[in-house]
Order: sequence, then structure tokens, then C-alpha cells
Amino acid sequence: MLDIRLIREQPDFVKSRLATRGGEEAAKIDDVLRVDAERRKAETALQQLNADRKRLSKEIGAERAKGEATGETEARVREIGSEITRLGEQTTAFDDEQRALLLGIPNLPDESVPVGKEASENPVIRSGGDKPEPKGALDHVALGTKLKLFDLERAAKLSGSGFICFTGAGARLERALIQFMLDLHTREHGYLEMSPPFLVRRECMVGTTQLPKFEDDMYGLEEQQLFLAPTAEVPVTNFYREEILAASELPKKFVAYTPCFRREAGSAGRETRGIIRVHQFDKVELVKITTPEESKAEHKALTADAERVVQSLGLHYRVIELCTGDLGFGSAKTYDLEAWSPGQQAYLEVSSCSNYEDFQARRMNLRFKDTEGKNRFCHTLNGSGLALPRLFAALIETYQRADGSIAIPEKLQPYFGATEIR
RNA sequence: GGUGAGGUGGCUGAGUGGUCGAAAGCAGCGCUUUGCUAAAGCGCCGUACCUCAAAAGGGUACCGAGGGUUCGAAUCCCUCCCUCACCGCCA
Repeated sequence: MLDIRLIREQPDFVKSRLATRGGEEAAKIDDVLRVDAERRKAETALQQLNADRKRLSKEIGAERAKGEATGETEARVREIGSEITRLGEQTTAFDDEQRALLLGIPNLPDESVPVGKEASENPVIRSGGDKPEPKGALDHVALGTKLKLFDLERAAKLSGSGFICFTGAGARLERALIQFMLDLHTREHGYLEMSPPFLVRRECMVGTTQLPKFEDDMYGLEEQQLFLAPTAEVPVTNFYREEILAASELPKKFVAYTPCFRREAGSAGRETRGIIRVHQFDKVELVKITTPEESKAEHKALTADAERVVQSLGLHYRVIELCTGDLGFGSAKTYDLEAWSPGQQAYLEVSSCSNYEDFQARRMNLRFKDTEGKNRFCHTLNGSGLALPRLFAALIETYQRADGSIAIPEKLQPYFGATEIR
């Protein structure tokens, strides 16, 4: 959520930043300004009436104490009272309208974000790891099916298309990757491990910006008003919602493994081969809560922490930066980490590391007390560290051997308990 | 799921339908006293929003949330949420 004061004081700046995203968002700013003006007008009038009522009511108390008649004053207060009810309803309506508008406006891209319309304009920041020779590599579906690492057909029998069931060595490899990543981030990068609930309240989904705009992409249990979290970002970032943290305890760094649930409405047929886009997948997520002063540096560090995973596993990868037109709704700046898929001769997005600045914190009222004792909004960041199915695909495709077996990277062997799959 | 108790400022904890934004204590900050520490004394000490060019100042709201009763609600009524205890069920 954007700061209403910023919108009020620098509307042209806000509009021009929003315009870099493309789309119609900038036009909504005028609606916000209009409603804000009406809201304040009604609120000021309401407060004046409240003050009048308060004063007169006290007078009644004083008059009664002296044994004087109060009928006339009571009648006046009653009149004010009905006016207060009317204006109060108006104020609330403006309030709700303003909030609804603000919830639908995306974050301002950071000044440093390259301006562009779509994904093809995302610049490559750096790349790493050796790119394996093509050598007629099988893709992960052929490979996984042959070695019985997962079973897509039977998963569909259980839950429909877009679900995966890992089996045997595949299930074990997935578990090994999770354990490996959790250990890396907790032991070497200083993150605190969390194992949060997968079902969260509506407010949490609003807090981390999945709602209200993207409800169609979420699985909800309406009767209980709970949602299946599409990422651990939701429960973990909301952990301290509505709290005021001490500056000295920042940054908070969390890592959490959870399954993620996404309806992927409207995504049918897009990048859906095999296990690249599924309705339920596992992910190890990194989350940071920090100060505005430190968030940019923490963002770079978080991206580097995610990068360590692909480096340790010996995969070829690249880091790209999302241009303004491709930036997610709540993000001010995002780096994507993409692992190379020899089978598809393409890069797969395995992590998206974003700085939300105070956009989420404002929605969830997450603040910290700075060194001068002032309450300010925190900055929140998150990134995958990493997403499992795509990492799995890139890994088995990269490490397949001519005889059809798959080598296990050295760092993973202690977790997997073997040096190869055949 | 059932029964009971309860949700008040950073914490503990009072609170009569009217001068309660809320006693008191603790913690915190400042000052005084003091060779230092300690102790004592005095003062300050919530958040959000509105108003104001800004500061100062003024105002409103907030005692779990939302409604209601009333001239007036932390206080009375209703609904919901949460916490605690016990019982039941259960991996």
C-alpha cells in the first residue's frame, strides 16, 4: 500500500513512477486524491460535531449535579447525535473506498529499476556455472519417468492435472535438496528456520499483497475463511504483523520450507510441461524484515544467498533484473535467479528475490522503533531459496549421463545417501 | 465440541454510566541532591488521524473487534475473535 501522504504531496511523482509499469494504474491516483479530499472534509466536520457533543454532554452532567433542568441541552445533543451518525457513515464509506483504491495500486518501482514493457527487456545482471553441452539431453519428464522419479499420470488420478507425485529416489532427492538448502541458509547465512502453518487468515494474504487483487489464483477454504498459502512468504512475513520491533533486533532473517498452493488460473498451456508449473510444489523461502536504511544491501545479500544454492550444486545459471513492466504488484525491485535446463535449452526461474520496501509493512502495520524512538514502517524482502520442482528438473537434466543414470552433486551426496541414481 | 474465567497503556494492575486517555506500581527519559555508585526528590513518559505553509498549538478517535442502548459507554446489552483452565475427541 502506498503512503497516502506521498500521493497527496507528490501526485505527479507517484503517477510518473507508476506509469513506468505500463497499464492504467497512474489514472487511479486521481480517484484516490478525490476520495481523500472528500474523506478529510467529512472527517473534519465529524470531529467538530463530536467535540460539540462531548462538551454539551459534560454540561448536562454538571447541570444535573446542580439540580438544574437539562431537557433543552439534551434535545440539542440529540440533534447533533443524528448528524454525527449521518456524517460518520459518510466518513466510513469514504474511508473504505480510499482503502479499497489503495489496495489495488501497485508499489512504485525503485528509481534504479530499468524501464521496460515486458520480460524480454529484463537485463541479465550476471551468470555463473558451466553450461553443459547439449549432447541430445533428455528433458526432465523423459528422464524422471524412465527412472521412476515421479509419476505425473497417477498424480493426475489423485488430484487432476498440474499435480506431481515424487516416487522412490525422486522423493528422496527432493527431500535431500530441502534439507541441503535449509542447512546452507541456517548454518552459513544466518537465517532462523521456521516451520509455519500452511493455512492462513485472509488478513495475512492482504498483508503480503496476494489479496484482494489475486484471489482467483489462490486456494481458499471459504467456510473457515482460511487460505492455502501460495508461498511461505505469507505466514513468515506476517509473523510480526501489527507489532513494533526494536531497531536493535533487525534485520530479522528467516528461512522456511513449505508446500505452496497456486491455482494458476489462466495459466493453462503456458510453460506447463512436466513439473515446471504445478498447483502444489515445495519451496524453501527466505524472508527478511529490515530497516529502510539497510533494505537495499539486504536485498543484494538475500539474492546472493539464493545464488549460493545453484553455485553449490554446480548448475549453470543467470541472474536477471525485472524491468518496470515485468515487476510484481508489490515489489519495488526484483532479481530473478534462473537455472539452465539442458533438456529444454532454456532458463527456468527458480527464485525471485524482491524488495517490497514498506509496501507490505504498511498493509500489515509492521513497524520498528528507530534510534530516536520514532515508530516507522519496516522494509520486507523475500526470495525463494529455492523452488523445488524447477531446481529438481534443472539438476537431473544437468547431471544425466550417457548411460541414462544421473550423478548426484558432491555437496548433495551426504543428504541423498548415494552418489548416483540409476 | 462442551463448561467456566478473562481480554485496560512497554509490563503489572485499579476503575463508580458523566471533569477517565484512563489510578497506582514497575520499567524508560530528563533534572536536582551527591566524591563515585546507590538511594531519594521533582518532572516527562501511548498510538493514529484531522486542522495548521511549518513549528507551536488546537481537535477527534482508540480500554480485544464490530454493532446496540443512552443526552453521554472502558463501565450496560448483543454478536464475533482471541487467551487461559478443566472435560470430551483425536494424529
